[in-house]
Amino acid sequence: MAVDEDDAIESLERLGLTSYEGKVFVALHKLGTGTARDVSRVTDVPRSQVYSVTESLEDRGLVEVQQSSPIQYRAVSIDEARSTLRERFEQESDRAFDYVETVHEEFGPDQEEEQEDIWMVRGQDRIADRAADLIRRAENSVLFAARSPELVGEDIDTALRERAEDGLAVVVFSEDPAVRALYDDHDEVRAVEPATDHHVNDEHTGRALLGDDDILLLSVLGNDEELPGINRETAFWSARTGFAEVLVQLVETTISPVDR
Amino acid sequence: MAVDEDDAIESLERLGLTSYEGKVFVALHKLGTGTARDVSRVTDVPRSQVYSVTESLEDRGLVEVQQSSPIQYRAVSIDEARSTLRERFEQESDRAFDYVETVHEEFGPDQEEEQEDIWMVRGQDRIADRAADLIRRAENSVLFAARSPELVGEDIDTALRERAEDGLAVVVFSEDPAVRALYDDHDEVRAVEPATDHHVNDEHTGRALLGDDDILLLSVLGNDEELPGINRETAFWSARTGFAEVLVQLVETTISPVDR
DNA sequence: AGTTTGTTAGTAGCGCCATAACAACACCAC
DNA sequence: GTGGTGTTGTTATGGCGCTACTAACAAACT
Repeated sequence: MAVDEDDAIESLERLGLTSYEGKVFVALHKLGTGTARDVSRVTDVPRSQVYSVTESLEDRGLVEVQQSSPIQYRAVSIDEARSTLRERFEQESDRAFDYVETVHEEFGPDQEEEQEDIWMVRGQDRIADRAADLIRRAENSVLFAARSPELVGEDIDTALRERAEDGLAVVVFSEDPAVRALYDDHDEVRAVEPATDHHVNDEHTGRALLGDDDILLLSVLGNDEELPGINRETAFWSARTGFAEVLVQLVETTISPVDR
Repeated sequence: MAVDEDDAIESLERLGLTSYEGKVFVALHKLGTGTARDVSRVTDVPRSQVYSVTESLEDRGLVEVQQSSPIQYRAVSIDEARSTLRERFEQESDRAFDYVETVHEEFGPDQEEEQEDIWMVRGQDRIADRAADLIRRAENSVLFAARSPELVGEDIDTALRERAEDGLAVVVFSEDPAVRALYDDHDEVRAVEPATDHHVNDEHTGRALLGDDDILLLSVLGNDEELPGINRETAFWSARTGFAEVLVQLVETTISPVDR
């Protein structure tokens, strides 16, 4: 079984339920229908607690209560539970982010639009997010290099194709033919093999992104010191800064000395 | 302003952040960029706590950290934050519900497919969910009555149209012309005005749903005792039970004595 | 009588909020 | 330089609230 019960309950907890709520919800799905006693037999939730727990599950729309004696409980269908939770999630997201949008950078008018900053991003997913964001912020050209196809990913891929169709010069750079093959189908995205005598940088470079003349992101795959098994990717990026301009030029001339 | 800051932060808390995390996240959006001190000046979060809070926000992918002295923080864009949270949510949902699906009713094979049960549902949204679900479970006919258009709602509306197009006999019943008007555009859904000498039941009936000969849902709008301002809707339903059969017949003969 | 049900009280533990203290460092006047 | 002043990043320590868990009890049912 891919997911075991404890994992499932932990996930339910991360979705905002308490441990008891998760256990009772799962138990009611096992049972289909049951009384407080039934539930407490199948779980390690004390019977006396079942009443209040189901009550709060009812408030969340995950359980229905039958006012009989003894009280009968049933869990709503999985689809219904899921969509109820999703709806709640989106609702809370709206409330939170709508407000955040209104206050976006209401302080700090003293600092200019972009100051000299270099930012670190850790983790493969975060880095992909950031890269896709930067690709969309480019106005003229994008050059993206990746060691392997896993380091392209869906988000980045879509962003690259979008920009190419917007008329930007989009180039994908890789020694790995599998990466280049991703864009065999696309006319606007040029997939290029680097000159053999110039390795893209060190051997631990993961991905590199250049945009316009002043957008840059670069990641490395470090064998994490504490977790030797796991390859943790770390990146830094900078945009519209002096740093970025310099670094972009540096990388450009290294990577394709004749190209520009 | 539709949403004020406290509301937004409460929403963030319901999305799984702590109070401090919510405050810091919002503050960083106000600031654009800032140090621990900057953040603590704009919020009531102690400076010494900002370090650990931002760290956990970084783990969630909501904040980026610049390793300089002093350390600089910035919040990721709203879209990015939102999609990161959404992804996490869907991931947890998958883990949780995938498991629940595997254990669905693994006990209780003794009880038959449907036993004699009547279920209570409280709250307008839940009732709409349940009604839509029941509409989709009908195989021959659906009759839905609502006091006002708000009590139809999107979910139910879609379900009704779906079933009508599946070839079921779908009838919408209401004294309110606005409700009937909803289906002026639809040939398969018949919108009918009840005979004037038969009120749909008491004056506090909210919606009624009949499906086949043995599916029934009925809601009332009770002026809640503790919250006089608010109209709390409560429903009960039953499906494929003797109760349902009897009640359906009862309602049918009351509502449209000549129709069948 | 004996069991089950629904309700309430109460304790223990943990995570989060909040405050304080401290070494390391930067800045500045002299 | 030297010493003073302030800031930064880190760590320790209570308090408080929520959750987990136990216990007890009146009412209803067998």
